[in-house]
Amino acid sequence: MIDLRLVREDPDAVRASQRLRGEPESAVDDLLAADERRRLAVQAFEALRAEQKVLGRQVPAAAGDERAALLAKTKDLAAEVRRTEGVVAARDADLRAAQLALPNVVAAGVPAGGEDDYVVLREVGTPPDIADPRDHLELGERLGAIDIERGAKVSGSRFYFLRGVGAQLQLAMFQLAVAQAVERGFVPMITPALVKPASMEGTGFLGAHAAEVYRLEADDLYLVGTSEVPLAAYHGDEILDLSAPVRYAGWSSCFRREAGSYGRDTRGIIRVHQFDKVEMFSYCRPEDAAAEHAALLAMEEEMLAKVELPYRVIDVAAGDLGSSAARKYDCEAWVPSQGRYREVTSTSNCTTFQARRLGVRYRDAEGRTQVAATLNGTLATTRWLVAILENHQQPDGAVRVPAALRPYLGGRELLEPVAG
RNA sequence: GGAGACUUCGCCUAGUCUGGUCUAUGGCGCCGCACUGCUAAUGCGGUUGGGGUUAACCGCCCCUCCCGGGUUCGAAUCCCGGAGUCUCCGCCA
Repeated sequence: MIDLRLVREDPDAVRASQRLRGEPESAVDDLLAADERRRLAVQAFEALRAEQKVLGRQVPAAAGDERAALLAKTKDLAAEVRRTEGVVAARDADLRAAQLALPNVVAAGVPAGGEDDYVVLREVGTPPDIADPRDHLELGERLGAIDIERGAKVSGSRFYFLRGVGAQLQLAMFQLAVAQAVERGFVPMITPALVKPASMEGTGFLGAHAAEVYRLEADDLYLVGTSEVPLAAYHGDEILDLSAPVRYAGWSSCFRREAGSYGRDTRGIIRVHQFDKVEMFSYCRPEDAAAEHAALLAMEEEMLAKVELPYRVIDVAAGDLGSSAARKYDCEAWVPSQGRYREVTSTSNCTTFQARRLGVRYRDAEGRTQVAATLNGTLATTRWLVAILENHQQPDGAVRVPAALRPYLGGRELLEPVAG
């Protein structure tokens, strides 16, 4: 939810942001108009209400004709108060709708344009030179690590079983991620995967992402697509001490309907309905948000270095940001079987946009309450297994274990194909 | 699944039966000031959050007693619905 004050005071900045995103500038003017209409309604209501209270207080003291006249007057006034109150409620709803229609203002420096207009900030590491690379599914099946067929049998397409060393490899990677997070002062969290509509709504996932979300009709609950949802809602309607950023690392399963992605990434576990993820989430003061964003990106790059993956970092273009983000950096790991980079992490600076709707605040130096900033970033997900298996594959189909993961795999240096 | 109790401005709490100076009591904590050689103690004052008005402040006004409706000139208080917490019973892992 955008800051109304900013829209009032600097509408041109918001219009410029809309242009960068390729979205209509008229949304800004709609919001300004709705704001004006609401304030007029509020003033009308409050004037009547104040009068009603003054007269109401005179009733107990009055008697006889005076009292009767007073009651007649206040009765009329009560009806009028009720009517204007209804107008305020309607104007409030209009204002909120107009406010929700506006995405976050993009940060300075974000590239204009859409999905393909990202800017590559850097490439790190060198893609391995592998002749005829096997893809992750073939490798995973040979290792007895991934079972797609039975995933489909049991649950349908885009489901899978991680088994044997596959399950162990994921656990190893997540433990490495959690260990790194704890070392840096993140509080590890295992979060609910089911949340109430208010939590889903508050984090903005029922807007453009609504079709992506699983809903449990009978219980009016949603399956989260990322632990960003419970971690953001965690401090909803609270006033935090943000003298230093408050940091969490949430481990949860994530569920996505993948509606509209038919035919894309149908092979293997690149795009699935359920996966696991360790997600970083920070609450901080708005003035600290850019630095925090850089810190989250550094955390991601450190993890990628530990699992020894070649990757590049892209600055995502305005049109591809998502409504809450002011800026987003993705890390994309090299996938040998595809000969290209694929997204494995994503870190967003949501500034105050998400926290405003969730009611997450802090006290500034003057003791006033201010809206906090929130940021999130990926520290490890199931999809990383794709890049790990493929980049570390050996000619015989074995897979070398990156050194950092070995302690979590009983010291194993090599995962070898199993018979059958 | 069933029954009951509860939810008040950071925490605890009075007020709810019997609607109106509740413009919400008191304690704790916190902040400021005074006193004191320091600490402590004591005294005085302040301390929910949101919104409107304002260039901003001061001030004034509105809303806020879990949430949403209703009754009434007037609701923390009465009525209806909902959420949450706790206790007990049942069922199940």
